[in-house]
Amino acid sequence: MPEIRTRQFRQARPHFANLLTPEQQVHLREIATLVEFGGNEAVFSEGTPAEFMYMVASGMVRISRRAASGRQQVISFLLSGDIFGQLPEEGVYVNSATAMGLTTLYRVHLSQLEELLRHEPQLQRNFLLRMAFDLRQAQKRILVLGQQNVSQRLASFLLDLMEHEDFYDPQQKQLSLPLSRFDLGDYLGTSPETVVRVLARLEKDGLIRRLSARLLLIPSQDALARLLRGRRRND
Amino acid sequence: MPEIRTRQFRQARPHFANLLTPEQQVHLREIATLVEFGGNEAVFSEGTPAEFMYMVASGMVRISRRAASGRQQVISFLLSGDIFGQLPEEGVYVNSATAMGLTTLYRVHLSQLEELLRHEPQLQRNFLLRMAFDLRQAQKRILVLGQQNVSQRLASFLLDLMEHEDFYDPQQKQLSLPLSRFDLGDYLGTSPETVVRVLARLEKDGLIRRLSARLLLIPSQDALARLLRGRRRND
DNA sequence: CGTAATCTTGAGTCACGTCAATTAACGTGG
DNA sequence: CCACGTTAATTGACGTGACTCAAGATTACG
Repeated sequence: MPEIRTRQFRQARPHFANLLTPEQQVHLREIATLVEFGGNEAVFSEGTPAEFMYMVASGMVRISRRAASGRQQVISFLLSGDIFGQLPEEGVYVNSATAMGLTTLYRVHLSQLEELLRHEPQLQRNFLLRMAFDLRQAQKRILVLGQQNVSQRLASFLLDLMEHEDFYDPQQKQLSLPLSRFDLGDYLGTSPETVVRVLARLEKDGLIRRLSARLLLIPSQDALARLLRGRRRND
Repeated sequence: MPEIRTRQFRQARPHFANLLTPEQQVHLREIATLVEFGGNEAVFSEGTPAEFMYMVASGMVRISRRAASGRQQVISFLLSGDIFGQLPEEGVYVNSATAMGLTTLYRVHLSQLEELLRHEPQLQRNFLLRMAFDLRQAQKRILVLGQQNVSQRLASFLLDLMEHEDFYDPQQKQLSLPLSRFDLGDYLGTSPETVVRVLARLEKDGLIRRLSARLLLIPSQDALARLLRGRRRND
């Protein structure tokens, strides 16, 4: 697997990645049905029997898991082309998936998928590459959550989001946040209040400007990235 | 992929998992060479061209990545049967791998591995299952790092370690720690000093007893597990 | 037995979690 | 268009968990 990243994989989409090639998507769609979900509607919940694998057609999906303490951790946010539900444990979903707005999904029976993969080694190989990419993403998150303070985590998230033209307008230097402070907190492993305070501090430091709650102006991407070089504690 | 976990996968080995079936290991060994590493010797470093994939034959390997701040995060510790180096990004290793003691590894050329997988869909499928397992493990770590305080993280680690008979003796209820406070800190996303203090607190609370720096007595697994239900802050 | 590495403890300070209250944004019906 | 209710966002106050620097204590090892 030296050529583990195809050209398609090479795009700078650190976070919200659309990684299946059009060809692969065609294969899948042959056995897929299109289903629709409304805002904040559950696609499936952790602990329930796993029946389907999904691919995002449009919209946004939140993948999360509940901690023993009761609070939930957002594992990732998925966009068009991303797949999920493909790795149940003992036939049970380990995560919950929730549509974050009007969202359409391709849905495939896991048994049919397995059958397809058995007869299409090339597709199976692409799934392997895809899984490898997801694993690297997950490791990046381990790094962020393990080593960075909340300001740095937020900066990392904003920088990831800026790679997506759906959310970032380089002309206006404006970044729109497609999620609530609560979701942001659950993603960064902190509270919504702290998210707000950190946004306020970044604004005071001139790294961002809050045009509204969900719309930021980012004067300099580099300045934001420089935050990541600092230590966790600033004595 | 409804049957994504084989019997082999079902063992309770949350953290240090040996997941390749004997049969798969045989296939790999046909094109593998055995190599040996001494304590604290680098197998490869992040940023260097990726040439090989490895499987641990004996010993222990630390997978880590350096943060922009300079500190390193330990992604995982690998034991016999675990594989690594299989997911370079653009032909370059994204993590560093270090032998933590006398360690023997099976080494396979990535190009040869790719060739083998191309002709052995069954093996490729097992790689896919393996990757899915690793991904779930990584997601568990995201949960731990995102939601738990250091005491809880340490407890989670100890509980994981207790699943391994190499380190835990249920008769004596003794758990041996095969790593330094530094490695432990880098794994838990904290400092070695804090690790020590947390160990001291757990001892004061009767959850563990430090027989020596690297040997713990754990009276009750359940009591330790109950820690995880608490909140991050104990006001 | 000496030197270095590892482990432990201490002191001080900040970052952040939590509870509480206020303000802003948004939709809905009159 | 406005009154109202509901949710999201923000700000305040406060305590504490954990980071950092520093200095001992213990262990490992040649």
